[in-house]
Amino acid sequence: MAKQTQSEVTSNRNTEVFSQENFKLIEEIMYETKLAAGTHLYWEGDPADKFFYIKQGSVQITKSNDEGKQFILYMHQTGDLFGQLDGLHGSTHTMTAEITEDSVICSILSKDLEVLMWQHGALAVEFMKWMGMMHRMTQAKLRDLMMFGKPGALCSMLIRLSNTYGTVRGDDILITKKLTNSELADMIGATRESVNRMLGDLKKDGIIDQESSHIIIKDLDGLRTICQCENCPSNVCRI
Amino acid sequence: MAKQTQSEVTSNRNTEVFSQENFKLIEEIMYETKLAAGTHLYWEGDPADKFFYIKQGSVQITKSNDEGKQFILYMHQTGDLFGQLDGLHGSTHTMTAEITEDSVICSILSKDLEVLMWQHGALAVEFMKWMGMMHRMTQAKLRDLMMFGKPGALCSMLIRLSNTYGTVRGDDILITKKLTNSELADMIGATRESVNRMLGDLKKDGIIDQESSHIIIKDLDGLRTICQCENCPSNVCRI
DNA sequence: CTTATTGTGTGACTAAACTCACTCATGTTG
DNA sequence: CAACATGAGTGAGTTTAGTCACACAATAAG
Repeated sequence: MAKQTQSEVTSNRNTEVFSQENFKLIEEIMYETKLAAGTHLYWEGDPADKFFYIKQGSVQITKSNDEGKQFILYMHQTGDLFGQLDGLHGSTHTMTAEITEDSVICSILSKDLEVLMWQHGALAVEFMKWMGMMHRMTQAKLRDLMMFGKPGALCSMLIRLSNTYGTVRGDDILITKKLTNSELADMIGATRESVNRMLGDLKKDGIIDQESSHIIIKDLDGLRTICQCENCPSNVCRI
Repeated sequence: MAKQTQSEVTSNRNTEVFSQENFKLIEEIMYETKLAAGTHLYWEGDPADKFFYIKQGSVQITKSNDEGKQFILYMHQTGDLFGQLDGLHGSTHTMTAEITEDSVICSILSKDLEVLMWQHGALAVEFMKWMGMMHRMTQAKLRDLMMFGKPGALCSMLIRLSNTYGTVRGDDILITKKLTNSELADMIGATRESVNRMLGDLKKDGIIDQESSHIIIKDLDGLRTICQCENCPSNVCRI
């Protein structure tokens, strides 16, 4: 992980749950692949029999409906682990995983992982905690997207972005990830135009600012008020 | 489980994941409590260090915002297992668990469960599969609530209800659980009035019917069309 | 059997968010 | 440096869902 001159707000969610020894055990059963930006790791309907670890790069998990409207559920980045293990035979993916920048992705076969957990109780416990954390993140997102209207959804997403891609810059937080208004819209189930207008309002109120398609958070508490943020741990409050 | 003269659509999600032997192991570390309808199993902010098994009864997991609007995330019933294990020290509940009928609830301390998983690899694997299934259910719900408007959210909820509380009656499915329009509204983040009007529309189209506050599904495919249902397994598509 | 209480049904109005149509800015490519 | 593509910004109009205000039905309680 590259060291930054600015202090990092971000934290890697995996390293907080997995001990080094146990993560090494998982690394031993990984198969590495290189994938170019724009390709797909899996499509909706593909068998869901693997976990993935992003050694380098980023992956978006999306879902499209009949009218072509897209919803971005997760944006995974370097160091993230993701995948399904649900024990239903013939389980398939319900979403699509899109590589958004050239990446090195490691696959972990569920079967191999099961064997590992059989043998290493400590790993099983840690893996379970990680799964629990991921589930909690999804639940938190569901709450934020449902309960506080579109402005609340957007603010909660900005807080998540600051936890995932934020670097402190004086009193402000710079979101290092470039995002278009359309992408933000797809993350909260709104339209580009609505997001544009809402960002405008937030800028007018001095809550955020923008510098060449980077968002800068000037008043985190302002955002928190709008989405009734409860200050949940930053490894749960993520994209 | 009482045997019914009508064939059951419902399936218990736990028994499909846990083998009898392993479930017995879990039963050995359970502590039983009786709780009356209207009481609370836990409140938002309480430490989250237990799992729960409903031996008899039902429990709602809800969240309220500042304006008093309530959101019902899950409705658990007899035979269901639920709870959190996320490995964050001092982890607390973000939602409230409300007993909705006189119940017998068994607590499982996370600590005890961890020990058990340490010792029994097969149990650990099954538990993981169960957690994955629960997570998948939450993801499916998030998708349905976000992507297809309020009518879509309602239809997906009716399908979930039929998977959870449905009994086949001729060509129809009767939903055995009594639900008020307000409860349905709180499940999909809508208002009572909107739900009332949407149910009226569905009745007019012959998709559902109502008999003394019980909903009867007459045209499941009609519902499926509205929420672009993909026929996900009925142990994932639940309340 | 009367009276509360709780839930349903409905119309009129308001607010939130989406759609469409277009302009302007920025960045990329031959 | 044109020419094109992509994204931002904005107004006008429409659709969707929420709010408010009641009437009425069903159920429970005294």
